Amino acid sequence: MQIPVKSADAVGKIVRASRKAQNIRQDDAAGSIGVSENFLGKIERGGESVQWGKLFQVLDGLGIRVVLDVPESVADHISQQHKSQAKS
Amino acid sequence: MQIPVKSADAVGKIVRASRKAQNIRQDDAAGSIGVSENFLGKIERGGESVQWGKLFQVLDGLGIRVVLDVPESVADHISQQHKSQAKS
DNA sequence: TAGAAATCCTCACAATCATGAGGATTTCAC
DNA sequence: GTGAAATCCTCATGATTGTGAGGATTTCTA
Repeated sequence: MQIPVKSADAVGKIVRASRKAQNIRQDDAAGSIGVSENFLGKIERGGESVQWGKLFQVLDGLGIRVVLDVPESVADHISQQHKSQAKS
Repeated sequence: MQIPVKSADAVGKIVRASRKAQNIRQDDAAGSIGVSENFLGKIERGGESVQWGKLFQVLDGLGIRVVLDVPESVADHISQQHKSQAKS
C-alpha cells in the first residue's frame, strides 16, 4: 500500500507501524539495521533532524520502499541527463 | 510519474531534474525554498548526510511528492495506532 | 492492579552539518 | 573556440547529530 508523506515527521508513524507489524522490538530492529536504538526511537517519534542516509537505511531495513512522484516533464529530464552522460 | 528510490543518493538526480524541468537556477531555487545553495548542490550531487527535514523541505519546494510503499499489514497497524490513540 | 518489558529521555562526547563567502571548475549558448 | 553563467569545492564557524550509557516513564500482559 502506498502512503503519501505529507510532512517530514509523518515518516515516524510508518516506521513504527512497520516494525510492530513484524513483531520486532526497537533495540533488535536497530541492531540488525545497524543504527542505535536511540536513533530508531527518534525516527519513530517523528524526528526531522535525522540524517537522510541513515533514515533510508532504516526504511530499507524494515522493507519500506521509497517512491518519488514527479510530473512527466521531470521524468523526461532524467532521461536527458542519462543521455547527455552517455555522450560524454 | 512514480520513481522508486533504490538508494539514498538516488534522490539527487531527481531533485536536479525537477529543478531543471522548471528552468530554475540552483541559487534561486535554494533561496525560495529557504536553504543554502551549498545545501541544494550537495543534495543534487547525491549527498546522503543531509538532514531529512531539510531534504523534505526541498522536495516539497520543488513539487516532488514522497510516497512510502508498505505491505497491507503495516497499513493495518497504522490504523490500529490511530484507534488506540483515540481511546486514550 | 502489578510488575516485567519496552520505550523515552538526558547526558557527554566526538564527529559532523548548514551556512555564507570566495575562488576553481564546468557548462553551454553563441 | 570563447567567455559569461552556473555549479562545484574549500574554508571557518557555530550549531547539531549519532552513539552508548543509564535512569525515568510508559506500556501491556497476566
